[in-house]
Amino acid sequence: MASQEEVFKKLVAHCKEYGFVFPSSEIYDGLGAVYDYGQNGVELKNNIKKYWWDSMVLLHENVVGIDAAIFMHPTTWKASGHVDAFNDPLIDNKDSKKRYRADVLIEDHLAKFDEKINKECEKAAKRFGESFDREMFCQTNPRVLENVAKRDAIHARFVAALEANDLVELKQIIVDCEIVCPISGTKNWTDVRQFNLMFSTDMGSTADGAMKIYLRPETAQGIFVNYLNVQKTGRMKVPFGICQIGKAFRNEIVARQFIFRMREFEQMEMQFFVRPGEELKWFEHWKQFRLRWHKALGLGDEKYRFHDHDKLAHYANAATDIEFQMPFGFKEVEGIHSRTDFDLSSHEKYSGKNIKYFDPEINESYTPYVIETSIGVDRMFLSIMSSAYTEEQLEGGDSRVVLKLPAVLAPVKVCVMPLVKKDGLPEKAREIMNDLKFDYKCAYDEKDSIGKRYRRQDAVGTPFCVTVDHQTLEDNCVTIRHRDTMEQQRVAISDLHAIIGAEVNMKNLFKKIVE
RNA sequence: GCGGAAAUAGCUCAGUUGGUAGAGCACAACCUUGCCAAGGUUGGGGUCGCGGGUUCGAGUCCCGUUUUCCGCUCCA
Repeated sequence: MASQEEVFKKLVAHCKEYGFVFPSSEIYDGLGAVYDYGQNGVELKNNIKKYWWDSMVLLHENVVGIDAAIFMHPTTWKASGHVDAFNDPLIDNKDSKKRYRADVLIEDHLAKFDEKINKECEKAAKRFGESFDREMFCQTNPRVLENVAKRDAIHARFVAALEANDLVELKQIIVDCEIVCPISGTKNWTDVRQFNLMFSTDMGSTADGAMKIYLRPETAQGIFVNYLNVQKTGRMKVPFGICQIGKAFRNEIVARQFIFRMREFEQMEMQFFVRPGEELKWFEHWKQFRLRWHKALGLGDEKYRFHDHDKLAHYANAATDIEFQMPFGFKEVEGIHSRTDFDLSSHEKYSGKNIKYFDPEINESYTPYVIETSIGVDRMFLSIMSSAYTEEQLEGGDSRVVLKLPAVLAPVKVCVMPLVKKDGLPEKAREIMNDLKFDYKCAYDEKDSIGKRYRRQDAVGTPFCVTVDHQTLEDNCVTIRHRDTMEQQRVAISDLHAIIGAEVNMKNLFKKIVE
């Protein structure tokens, strides 16, 4: 049995060999953590997007879509918190080669003072028994006072340094506090450096007229800044949702694991606007809906799990991930967050515009709370590919590689092939294909033996192969061969539409996920 | 970003102590067969990741660089 690591390597190789995913600009040695989708990959990816989009927009009358620009006004990212939060100050210990966030090191150090103070209090509490007055004790005990003074002094410098974005001062605080590396125990630090996770560029053609703008690090803000436009022009009533599919960009320090963490990636997001106080109810609702959406693909229910966040981001009051069992472990594919009114309130503040919603049902104005569902297209792609990739041992010592993709997502739905390329069979096959191609992505293959052609289609996950033989010319019947079972059926050409459609029509999955 | 390893044809690899590249598969054409890959013939394709250096001569030795993989780190 191959290790999971080997399976993952094979999957990456398979993706390249069969036109699913190529390294970006490969003829120039590639570009780190950037990938292109090939002729089969783009079909699969488009199908994933369609499955998501239709499940949101078709199945919910109160959910609509938009397509916002990647470029946004720079203040957007001030309001969202990304300008501040995506600028982590990092420092390395030269001995242990470990990297830390400088601010976290200092915060941990500050916490130690509180521990000391607590210990003093506990000791005293034991001594004094019930008559112990903690407040009084803290105000008079010299050891406590000393620690409080030290802590407050450092804290003041720390806050000032963060506000001024003073990296030299942050380093100095670490030096002054004699903070040591938890691993090596030494104080041999590099300078504090900053990594901005947002890509930036200049808009405007002249140097002095240029404005620094960012490539969006998430698609959500395009929805927030448009929420009132959509609400008013679409006559939407809370609760309602806006969804969007689009590219986002993050300058990851370390981007690895194939398309799992890319610098340019695609998100499928919905922001769902609700009455304050009702957010946790809707949070639960969307959690369950989104999980049903995943499970309906039939990749195996046991491969999914929720991972609830203990530590919440600054904007959230509840958050969970849907994790999928990748070859390298359970990994986040989708995040579902209760974002409160953080974003809308922040945009209201920064823009100075009133973006409150008037709720006619309760005659009140309020800033809606937001439930976000955010799924990475590329991660979804990877999770599907990794679960579909199968190496099978067949009877007789044969083996085959087959992509057991959900038929609704398969890049090619059916391959039509003449048993031999003579006696009018190719013409008949073309005729069948020309009829099917209006509904399904079709392939045609007449080269090599029939078995070899079946294997080729297995490798790209084509669910059906239709073979035309001499008898077809007489009875208008063909052989349809099923990818997963390798079983063959003799069916009338006129039945092909119904047989293929039953498997590849998304409607059948949608019926499973609506309540 | 740090440390380790790797890079030769589309893919998997070989290339002996340095003497200007090979195989299998794949691909294209033709012939043959015809329901689960790997028959025959012919053909296309590589300045050995890139840039320097040592040498009469470098795929092979040295340095740098890029990319990938593993570990660390980071991850709204």
